[in-house]
Amino acid sequence: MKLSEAKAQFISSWGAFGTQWGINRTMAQIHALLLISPDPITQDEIMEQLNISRGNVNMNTRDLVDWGLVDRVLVPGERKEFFSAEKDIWKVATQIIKERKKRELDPMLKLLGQLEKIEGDKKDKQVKQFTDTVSGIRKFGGQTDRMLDLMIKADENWFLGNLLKVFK
Amino acid sequence: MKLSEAKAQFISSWGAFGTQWGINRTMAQIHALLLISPDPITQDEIMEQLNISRGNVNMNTRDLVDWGLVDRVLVPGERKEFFSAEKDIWKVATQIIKERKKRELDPMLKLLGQLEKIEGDKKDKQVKQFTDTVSGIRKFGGQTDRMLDLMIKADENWFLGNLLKVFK
DNA sequence: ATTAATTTTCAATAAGTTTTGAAAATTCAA
DNA sequence: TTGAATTTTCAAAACTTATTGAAAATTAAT
Repeated sequence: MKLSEAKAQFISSWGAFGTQWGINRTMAQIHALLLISPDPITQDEIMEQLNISRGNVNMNTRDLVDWGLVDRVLVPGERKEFFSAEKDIWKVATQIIKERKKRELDPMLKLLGQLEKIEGDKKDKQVKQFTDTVSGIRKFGGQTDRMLDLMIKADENWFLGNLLKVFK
Repeated sequence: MKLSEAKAQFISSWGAFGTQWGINRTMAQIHALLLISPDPITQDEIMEQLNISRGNVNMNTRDLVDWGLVDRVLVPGERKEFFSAEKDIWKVATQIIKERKKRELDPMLKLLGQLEKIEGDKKDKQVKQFTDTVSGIRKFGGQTDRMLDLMIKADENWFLGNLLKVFK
């Protein structure tokens, strides 16, 4: 397989993969393109490579920067802005975990905490099942939350090394 | 807060949460409804509670059954079909991990393996960055894959107990 | 200060996804 | 069998989300 073909394949699959995880296709594709670009690239290069409009590139690079996955880079002597992605996959993963945790898991746990304090007869089947379910999810979520915090703090080899040792 | 209000809140939030993870809103809502229903319920009850059409309920319950999260239950003496969700959150989580792994991670790893065998000069910057990125993702994915396999096999308390001990 | 290059915004539009509902298929009791 | 109850299907409609592109805003060189 040639590089150009492999690149196209990678970008397209990464985009499809992203949509399955609630990430918009173009954002994932731009990220993929930046991950395989040895040097920082401009809006125009992204537009050209992915055949998308300037506005689209602009919005999605902004989101990638907000997610902490991409940096704006100033190249001396160049007027245009350049973009560059963090290439260390462990860092990419922890950054994504960090953001999703903050944006989604933490608010969900807050809500579940409120839903647990429901008024009503605990012998009522309906009330019992509701509180059992909600507290079950909240406890599980809390454990996951703590686990992810540790993961975020941990160094790659240290974490995986230790984790895999436990299970061997 | 009253039960009815809390229920509505839970179902609606669970649906919103689902969409952020690439799961369709209604499927997540039906799942939420079943999670808090002490007894199995019918298509008609789901239609009524969530205000959605018969076709919609039918398609989404089918998907939930395919995901292994919901069972069709036969109630003796009843003509209609009933649905019931697995209530143990650990089992729900491992089932989701199992399915997503099978549907998404495994195929992605297969693809990345192919993309690594690219032809071209390894001293070429472009080629080098491409193979480095792809192999980095593949290795990380492989570790994740193994970790999830262990998680799927592990018993709830055993796994979390051990995992948390390692990090304390 | 002027202006050309570049980036950002956002209303309109396009594309994609979900939902409906009625017709077709299936199931099962009589 | 027959037919009533129930489930399934799927084309059309509704809804949601993503993309475009041109105008406005910003930036920086002269």
